[in-house]
Amino acid sequence: MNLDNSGLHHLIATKLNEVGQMYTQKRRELVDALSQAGPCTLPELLEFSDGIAQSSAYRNLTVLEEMGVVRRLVHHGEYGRWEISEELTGHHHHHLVCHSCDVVIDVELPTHIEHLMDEAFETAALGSKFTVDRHNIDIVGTCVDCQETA
Amino acid sequence: MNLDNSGLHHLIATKLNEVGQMYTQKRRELVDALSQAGPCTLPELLEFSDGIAQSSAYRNLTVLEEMGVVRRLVHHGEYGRWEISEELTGHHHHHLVCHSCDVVIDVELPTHIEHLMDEAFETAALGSKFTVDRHNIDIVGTCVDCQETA
DNA sequence: ACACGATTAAGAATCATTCTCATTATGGTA
DNA sequence: TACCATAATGAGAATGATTCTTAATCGTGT
Repeated sequence: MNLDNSGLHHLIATKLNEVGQMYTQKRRELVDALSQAGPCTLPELLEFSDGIAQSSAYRNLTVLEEMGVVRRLVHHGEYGRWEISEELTGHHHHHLVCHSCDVVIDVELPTHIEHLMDEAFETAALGSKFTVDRHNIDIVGTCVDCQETA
Repeated sequence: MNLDNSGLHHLIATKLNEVGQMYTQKRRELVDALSQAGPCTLPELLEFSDGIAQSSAYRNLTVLEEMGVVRRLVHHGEYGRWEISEELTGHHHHHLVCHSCDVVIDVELPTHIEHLMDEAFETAALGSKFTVDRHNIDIVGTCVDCQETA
């Protein structure tokens, strides 16, 4: 729990207060785990957190998602993954996804590449008259551990 | 069923024969539906196909996926989606995803953008020592129908 | 026609996620 | 401090997409 996190906690506490929700110890622990470990599955979160019930973890994550505090990722692994929302971290990023062990790691791309992509995506969406809100990029490959194992 | 499809069917029939699998009418129907309609959910495929059982559809899609004929997409909707693999269509593409109705539409990006992205992704993966195999891009927004409904 | 292996379909089983509900904790108020 | 209304928790049941099981059927080669 560093300075970044106390700022994060304060932001979230305010956000929740505004709608009459509590920022409880359990919810804090979930946020701390995600903040430190990056995108986590539910079993991973249960290990980090101290004795939170599975149903409570799912419910709290859903609440935090509705508040825009966390975001749910969905890939091919058996579990979904959760991460702190970009809105709160302020860091637009994408994901390295290992197709062997399903681990997910954050990466940021250079700003000029993001600009080029945004333009290209807008243009590509024109043909189907889509309104573009955001983009998700998965860079799929093999993580270090799985490379060594193989 | 156009010229493209007969070529496609022939390719797949050969592929399956090589491992002693049959390219049955049911499997053909699945491929035709995907080929015509783009990424489909299982319920959508059941409508297209003439009386195939749910369990057979799932099993056949799994078999076809193992053969590299189709690919399974996973987004936030309740159902997974299936599409003909790029290896067979020869068209590298990405997806417009409507976050309102979960529909998925194919889009292609200019080659020079793909090159720029590939370079950027390789560079980004270096830091985590990831080996990059491919990338998936979802351009998330609102489809025409949902824009009109709102 | 026969035999063997592959395919099919109905329904049971799996399992991540969501829901229910009784209990417990919290914050505001006087 | 005592009370109350409201929110949070946890245990377990329920949901539902997907997978598995099994017995019957189909195709292909001989």
